[in-house]
Amino acid sequence: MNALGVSHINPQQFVKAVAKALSRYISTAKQPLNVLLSVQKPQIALRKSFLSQVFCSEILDQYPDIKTLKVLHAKIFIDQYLCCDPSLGIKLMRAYAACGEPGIARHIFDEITDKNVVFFNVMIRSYMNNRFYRDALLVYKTMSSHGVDADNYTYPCVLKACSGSDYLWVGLQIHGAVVKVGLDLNLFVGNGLVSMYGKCGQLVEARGVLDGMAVRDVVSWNSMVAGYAQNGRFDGALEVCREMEGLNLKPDAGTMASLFPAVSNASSDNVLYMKSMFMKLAKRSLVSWNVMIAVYVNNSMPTEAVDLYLQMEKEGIEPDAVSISSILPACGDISALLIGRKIHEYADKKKLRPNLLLENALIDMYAKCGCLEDAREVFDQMRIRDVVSWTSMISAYGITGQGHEAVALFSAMQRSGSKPDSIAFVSVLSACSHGGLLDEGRYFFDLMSKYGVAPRIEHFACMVDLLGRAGLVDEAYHFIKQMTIEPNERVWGALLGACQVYSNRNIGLIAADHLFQLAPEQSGYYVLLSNIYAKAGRWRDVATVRSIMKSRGLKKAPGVSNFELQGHIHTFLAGDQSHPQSKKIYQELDVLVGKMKELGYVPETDSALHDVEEEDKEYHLAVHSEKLAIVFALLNTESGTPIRITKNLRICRDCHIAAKLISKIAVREIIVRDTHRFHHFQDGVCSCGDYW
DNA sequence: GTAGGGTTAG
Repeated sequence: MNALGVSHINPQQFVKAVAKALSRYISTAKQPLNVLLSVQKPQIALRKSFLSQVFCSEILDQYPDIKTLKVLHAKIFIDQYLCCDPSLGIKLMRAYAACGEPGIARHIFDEITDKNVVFFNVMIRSYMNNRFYRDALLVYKTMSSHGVDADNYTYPCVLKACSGSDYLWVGLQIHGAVVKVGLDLNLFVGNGLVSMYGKCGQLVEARGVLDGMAVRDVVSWNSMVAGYAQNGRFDGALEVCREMEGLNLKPDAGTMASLFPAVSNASSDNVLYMKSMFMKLAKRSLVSWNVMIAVYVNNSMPTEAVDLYLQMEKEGIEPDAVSISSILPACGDISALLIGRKIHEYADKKKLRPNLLLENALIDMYAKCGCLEDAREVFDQMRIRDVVSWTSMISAYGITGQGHEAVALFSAMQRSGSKPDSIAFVSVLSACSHGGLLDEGRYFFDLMSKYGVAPRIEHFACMVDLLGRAGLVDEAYHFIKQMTIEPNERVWGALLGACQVYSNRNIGLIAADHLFQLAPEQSGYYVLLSNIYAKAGRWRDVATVRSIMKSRGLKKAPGVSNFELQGHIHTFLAGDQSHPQSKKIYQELDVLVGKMKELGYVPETDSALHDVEEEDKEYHLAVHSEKLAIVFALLNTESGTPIRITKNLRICRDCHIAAKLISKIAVREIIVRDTHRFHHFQDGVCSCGDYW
């Protein structure tokens, strides 16, 4: 505990603490201070002062880290001239706020006896920037009792505090006050009003303010764009963009950032629109790159995201913590381990850690690349962990089938004081199900209520999977019947899977009927469905399912596998012949299939029909993407190197058998991550135990 | 001596 950080301190204690901090600081011989002191020597002689006002100002304007700041503060505090310089007080407050210490800024603020409006503005901003919205508004409220009037700097800031805390009613009062003093004509204040109304969901009001403004600039329009985007109205937001372009106002990085909240699951047209906006930007700031990357990441375009990130580096733009936290999930998605590692090194080199979001993203990236040790190392190094960190690590163990580790970590999380939330329970339940930990799974499901977490459909689906996997098909069905919410296709799908494995036709038919009703064209279970109906002799249903497959099943996402070779991602589609090495790959595959047959491999003619996910029907006869990727990897890596493949769908039965045999024939570890879990093939065996 | 819009994870 540093005495300088405590708010109510008496001067004597403070000076003592200052002396201590100073000596400690000087003994560690930090360079900035040494430089600072040597530069200051002549001035010391002149003014009997450690530091000149100008020099302190300069340092403070650069927002020093908290340690330097406290030392500087101490020096200013004990200096008879500097300590009563109001401008240094302002800068100190600002710098503390930037370090996330508005409380210390408040301490300085309270010491000032004769506060003018600037002090209030800086104090309000300090709170606001640290999300202490209530405190910001409380300071605003005290202004009048000090005889100080809010000005054009105050209002934008308090308006932002209103929208941050959803205090629309305070915002309305402030709007009234603004109009009263005529500041609604001010550009900054007007923009603040548009933004406040927009964020509070009052789009009509926002538009009214915008239309009534005497002067508008690009920020005014961006505030309006943000209003629509924050309320999920992407089309409305784009319309405002077009309107502003019509007025010859060019969208800027702020426009892109404003659009961002609405771009998850954007249509491909809208992604293209964002891209063209990005390309047309006069100045591509770091934020605009970050937003464009995030657009790709949030719209399942990880390859584009990674390419853009690499291009950004090439153009000499230095990625920051935001860029990295955004791009890492994409690296994980396509198992771009080498790129991910390089980014990790870069983050360390740039001293971007500790940073909670970035470190969480690192864990996730390593986990998705199947590098549990690396994920764990990052996790262990973290100074602060939140529930996301724990959850990422738990699911990392879960998807590799290490259920016991996941369970142990969950307990550790409980002990650490992090409160598990809904997603944390999903991760531990799914870990139990992948690891076959029946009793533990039941325990955690019951535990949810003790944490006030209401089971959602994902939790139910995990439980059905867990019970079904353990062979308790009847109990799983019973469990579904007792569900408090309507089961969806994932739940019925899990049951159907269990029925297949444990040959339970009666319940299988029930599950199939439900799946059929729940839009079979979406579920991807239609093949299982048709097989089950066929076995039961329900030919009419078979015909219906087939016709649905024929009419709609064709335009689903094609199966794609990725393999990273020397920092480049090679992508294979089912039946792909576009790869430069295509000919060689197919030849080698033929050789392998020959050897596999010697080991008893029989290619199932309708093997593709066993796809649990929606593999394109047109590709059914073609070679699946994971086989191509595996063979490519075999051809291009040295023997002994593990092969890591990522697939965007679940692996099919035929490819699963093939991968097992190839791992034996070629004496290679093959690690395939599908949408469900990791399959670790070694010496003819898979870590999933052939049930997935 | 102080400004407005907007971007990061399970």
